[in-house]
Amino acid sequence: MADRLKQPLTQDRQLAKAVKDSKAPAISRAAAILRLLGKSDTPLGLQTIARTLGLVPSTCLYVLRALVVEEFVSFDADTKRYSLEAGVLTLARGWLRRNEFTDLAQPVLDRISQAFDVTMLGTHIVGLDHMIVVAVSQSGNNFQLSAQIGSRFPALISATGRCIAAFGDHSEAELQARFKTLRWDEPPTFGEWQAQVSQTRAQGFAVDAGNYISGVTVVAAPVWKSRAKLSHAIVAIGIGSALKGKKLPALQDALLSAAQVLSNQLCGD
Amino acid sequence: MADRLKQPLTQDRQLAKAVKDSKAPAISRAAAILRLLGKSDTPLGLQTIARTLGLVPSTCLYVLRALVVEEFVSFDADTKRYSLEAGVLTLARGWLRRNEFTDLAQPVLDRISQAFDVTMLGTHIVGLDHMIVVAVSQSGNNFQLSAQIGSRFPALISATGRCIAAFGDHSEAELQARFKTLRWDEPPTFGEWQAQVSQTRAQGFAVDAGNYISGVTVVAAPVWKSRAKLSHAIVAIGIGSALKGKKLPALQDALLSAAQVLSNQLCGD
DNA sequence: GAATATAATTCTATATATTGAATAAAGGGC
DNA sequence: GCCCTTTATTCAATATATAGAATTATATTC
Repeated sequence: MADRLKQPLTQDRQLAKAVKDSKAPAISRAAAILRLLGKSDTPLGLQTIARTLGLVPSTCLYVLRALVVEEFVSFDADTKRYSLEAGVLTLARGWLRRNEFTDLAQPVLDRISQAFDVTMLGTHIVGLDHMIVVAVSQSGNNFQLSAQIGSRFPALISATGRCIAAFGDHSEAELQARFKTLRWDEPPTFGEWQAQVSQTRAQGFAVDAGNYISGVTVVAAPVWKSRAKLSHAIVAIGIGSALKGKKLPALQDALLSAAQVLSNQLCGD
Repeated sequence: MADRLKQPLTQDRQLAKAVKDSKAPAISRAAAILRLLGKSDTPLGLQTIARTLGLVPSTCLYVLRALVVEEFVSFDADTKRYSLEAGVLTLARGWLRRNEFTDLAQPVLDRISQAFDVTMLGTHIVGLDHMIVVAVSQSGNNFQLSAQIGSRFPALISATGRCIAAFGDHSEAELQARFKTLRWDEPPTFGEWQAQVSQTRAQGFAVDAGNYISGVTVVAAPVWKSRAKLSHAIVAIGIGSALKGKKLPALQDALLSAAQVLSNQLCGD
């Protein structure tokens, strides 16, 4: 119960801040509403939305109506409930259409996922806050995967997080502050994690051996779009027990060289 | 040149109207900006965006900054240019995650596309304005397809348009007004089109034999989520010359029965 | 089926988002 | 390198989006 309250309240405070500082607060409210509707498993009523996000109902109503007009939200006149509308797909298409990384990474991900029977992800790193899955490849049934494009994770979690810490030059204080907020199945101490980050910096790729999800091994290698800032990573996810022996080193090699090839292609032009 | 001016101006006027009527005009502006960035092949500067959409530069700047904070737009500090950010994918994921139609339609589309060697689409019908492609299946290389999810078309175009006209009970005056704005490779007259719409109503599916795109045959069948309002369609697209003889009738049958099965499944619960 | 509770919507005063001009910064030409 | 053009950003007055109360509609309970 305490947990369920915690989430909305943190949300509230962040939203309140964004609304206050912004010269276009309606947009922060709209974004919060869209994200809430995106997370929800069912359509939501005005009151529920307003309460969850700490918005004034009437204001919330005006924002929702504007979003309905723009076809980002659908409104069921019978039940008076709101949900996401297909218009959001059009935006996603616009993004995918001219994203070099997804175009270049997809065949690479496909190849590695088939060769090693692992799930492969391409992630886009957005600041120190989040990474977003922008490409997926799974051996076998690939239906479920495409639905995972768009997933958001905290920046410092799992193997990709160690890459971000290793190659993203952020202050130790900031890293530690954010590290504390992470949720792992088997949390490493900050010291252990720092050692792993150092190793990542030395070897050029990161491994998460069951910390994030018990029994699941994650390998990640960084991809640069410009020398200045780490922007992407490619990630392999496999059952830990299936990556014993020489398989894991081979996968690491494949990932590292693929990441280097991608970096060169992206930096080139 | 006249053509290039025409588009922005119509855009302007619609946007101006939306802004004026709305109690949250910032959201209309934000939506227009996002759509513009989605269409653009390159990142855009503030001035370009403001001019194209008829916005005041300072207002436009504030909206853009809010969108950057929300991770829907990325800002390159060096070039001062804006483009879509991966955050829009997260919204799309939210939509896809709990959309019954895509879940149910995908295997059906896959089956028919393979059986007849055609491209199959699932479309979502948004009022009389647009339809949006929400599921795609192509025989063979299916990489290119996923990028087309999110494509928007005018509601009355091609075979799906005839379905919307046939089963959507809209006034003839409105249909004619919208019909005039359509662009076809080989435009039918309004009379011819009306006859085809009648036939569509009679036989339960629509055919576009090269009108929309020369040499390409499109077949569409309507799918209902509720008895009240036509909400979706499944669409087959193939080379006209490859659909000669008995193949086209067989495809029509397959599409019609698949659409009926889907309608029953969606209405059920 | 009436009564109550809850949700959605309208309305109006006021805090504030928007405007348009003024300023600063960045390119482009020679 | 300097001037000139274009673009981005700040600033202060005012038109207006927002908050909160009042009203209407919709569910829920007995």
